[in-house]
Amino acid sequence: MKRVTIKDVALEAGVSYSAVSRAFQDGSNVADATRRKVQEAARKLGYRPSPIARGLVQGRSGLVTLVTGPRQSWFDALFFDTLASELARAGKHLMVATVHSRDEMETGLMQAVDYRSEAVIVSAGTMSLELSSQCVAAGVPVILSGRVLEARGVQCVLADNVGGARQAGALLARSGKRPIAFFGQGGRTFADRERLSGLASALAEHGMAEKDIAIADAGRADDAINAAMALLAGPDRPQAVFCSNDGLALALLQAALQIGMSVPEDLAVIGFDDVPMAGWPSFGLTTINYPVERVVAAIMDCLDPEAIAQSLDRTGTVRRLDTHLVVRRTTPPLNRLQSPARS
Amino acid sequence: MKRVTIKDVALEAGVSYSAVSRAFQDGSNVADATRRKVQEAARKLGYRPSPIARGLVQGRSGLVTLVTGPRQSWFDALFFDTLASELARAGKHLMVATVHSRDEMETGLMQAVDYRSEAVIVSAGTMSLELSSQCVAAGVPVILSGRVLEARGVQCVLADNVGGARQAGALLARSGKRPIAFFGQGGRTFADRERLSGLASALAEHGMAEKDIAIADAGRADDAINAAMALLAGPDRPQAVFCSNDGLALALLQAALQIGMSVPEDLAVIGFDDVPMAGWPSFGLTTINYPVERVVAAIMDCLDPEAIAQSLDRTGTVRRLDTHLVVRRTTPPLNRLQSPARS
DNA sequence: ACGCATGATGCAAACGTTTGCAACAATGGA
DNA sequence: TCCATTGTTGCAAACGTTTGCATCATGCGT
Repeated sequence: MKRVTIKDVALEAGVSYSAVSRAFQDGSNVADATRRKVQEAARKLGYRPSPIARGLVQGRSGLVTLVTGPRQSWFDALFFDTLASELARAGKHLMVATVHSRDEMETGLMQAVDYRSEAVIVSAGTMSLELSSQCVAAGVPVILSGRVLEARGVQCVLADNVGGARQAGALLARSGKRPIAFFGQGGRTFADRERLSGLASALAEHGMAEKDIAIADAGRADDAINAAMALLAGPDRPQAVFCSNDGLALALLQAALQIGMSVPEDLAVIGFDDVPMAGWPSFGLTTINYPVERVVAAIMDCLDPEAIAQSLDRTGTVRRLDTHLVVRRTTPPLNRLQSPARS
Repeated sequence: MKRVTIKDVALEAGVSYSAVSRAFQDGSNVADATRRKVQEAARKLGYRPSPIARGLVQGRSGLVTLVTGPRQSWFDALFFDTLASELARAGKHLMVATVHSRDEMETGLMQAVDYRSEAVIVSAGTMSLELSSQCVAAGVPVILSGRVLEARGVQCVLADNVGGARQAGALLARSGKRPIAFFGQGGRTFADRERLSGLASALAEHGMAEKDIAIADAGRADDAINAAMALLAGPDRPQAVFCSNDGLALALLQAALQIGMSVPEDLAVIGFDDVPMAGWPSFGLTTINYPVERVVAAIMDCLDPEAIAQSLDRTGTVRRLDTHLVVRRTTPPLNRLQSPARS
């Protein structure tokens, strides 16, 4: 079947084909009558504009590229779904590059460049300054989710990890339960490192040293539950655990259940992210709320042409999103806590 | 920064630019010396071929479009990750269109057509014959995951749902536990319907009528645990439940735990899909194995040009993938079952 | 030494748009 | 009545490739 092009429409409507082209853009000078004629003809012929022809001449394909890893956590999965929906609503099209190792990062970014993406959103892997400026130089602005990198043309959106972790740390400190452990990803992600340091700083205010924190590494996502078991079976079993994300916290809860520890009596648990499952009645996980919708909204803001232009002028923006503690049933009730460290 | 094009490379290498173009395709007639010269020049200049220019002239963009909904189950999420990886390995690029309502289906498909995708993979929503043939007519072959539609140019890959469900049904029937319930998605997906009918057919062989099956609807994914609670709290509480997927089964397990039923003594549970979490020690879910890797492999097969050509000739192919029962700890041990219905 | 196949190359026309520029008509003011 | 202005239009050149066709050496058989 022959594709119907702008020329066919022009012929049908009895105008030049530049007129047809213009009739389909909004800011342009076309007489109302002409535009109607064109639209009529287009509808009749079933014309659909070709984004790739347009992309060739305009130098932008209408695609937004997301560079992401395998979804490690519930947050990631939710993030992806939400982002996909929002992009669709905004009329952008989503291309996905998955990256597993560090080397693949370059491939993913180059894919974004080759296809002349409007922007590349990076939510996984580690991003070097060199790589990012290569993208920017090639005309593709970079949006980093969950990590920060200050450079021209790169915008960052991430949680106030330290703030959130400090709230968690304060609660745990005041619970009186010791020892306190951090159940994380061994510092492999930016967020993980920030969350640990936030915890450390809160505990320091309560007179604990960094070495008082037992640090457990959850390894790959599949191993979370094994790692949790190991943590609870270890020599100095913690009585309070701050987890780097809700997935880990849920796994820990599962492990506790299995070896018959009762929560929050024997073990207090705090997560991070507040994924929907954390609120399910059977879990009731106390956690730090970091709403996906706002992350995605912030990213959409970054996509705004004006925001992009600005990030190109000065060195990039970083948007820190508030986090707040949501107390449920995996931590002791608030009225049974010791008083805050000071005032 | 000026983009480096084929012409720049041609100039640098001292050849015509058609030579450069040919040097980058494999089947073409280029002298070895020329090819080397060209590649050298390209490397030096940092040339990258433009897929969208190529797309314009060839009528294929190198993109594969996936039309999918919000990931409802762990299987969906895993499917997505695996597919993305495999496509990347095969050098195809992945575009994603998310669809929530029935109407959006058309948008997603048209997106695939507009961008001249090599194929569109549909894993969500309902697909009409009309829509699919529209795609095919526009030159985009259709691959359906999890449902079947026999039409020219559309290939299907899905589980042997009935076979799997029959195995589950037989096991439950022989467990002697009654009443037996089906915990599903209210027939909203093709797979759900097939799995229920498989269960019914197995139970029929054991002398039970269709009306003996209590059917529970899990509603949206978030409600799974509530629906599970309702099912267990209902007037005639089932003692054996076959769930339409592992996500529901895990929710049911959680609910059982919460109201203090012991599994498998008070309640036998079987899931479907065998997601990694089902095998975690704390769950030990008996389920029907339907390996994502093989689904994805089958889809990759569908992408093969030859397979596409064939599906265009005759009416489309459908690939049914074997399923098998994996007995873990949420069903009674095999040696304590009643003997099979006949022989 | 001659014509012929053969393989390598270049030319130029596509692919389907957008867009700068020039031409044009219409409108209002002087 | 004429000129300047404004708003519409069409022409043609881009965008960066691929590819059919023609050309041209080159090597081979005779």
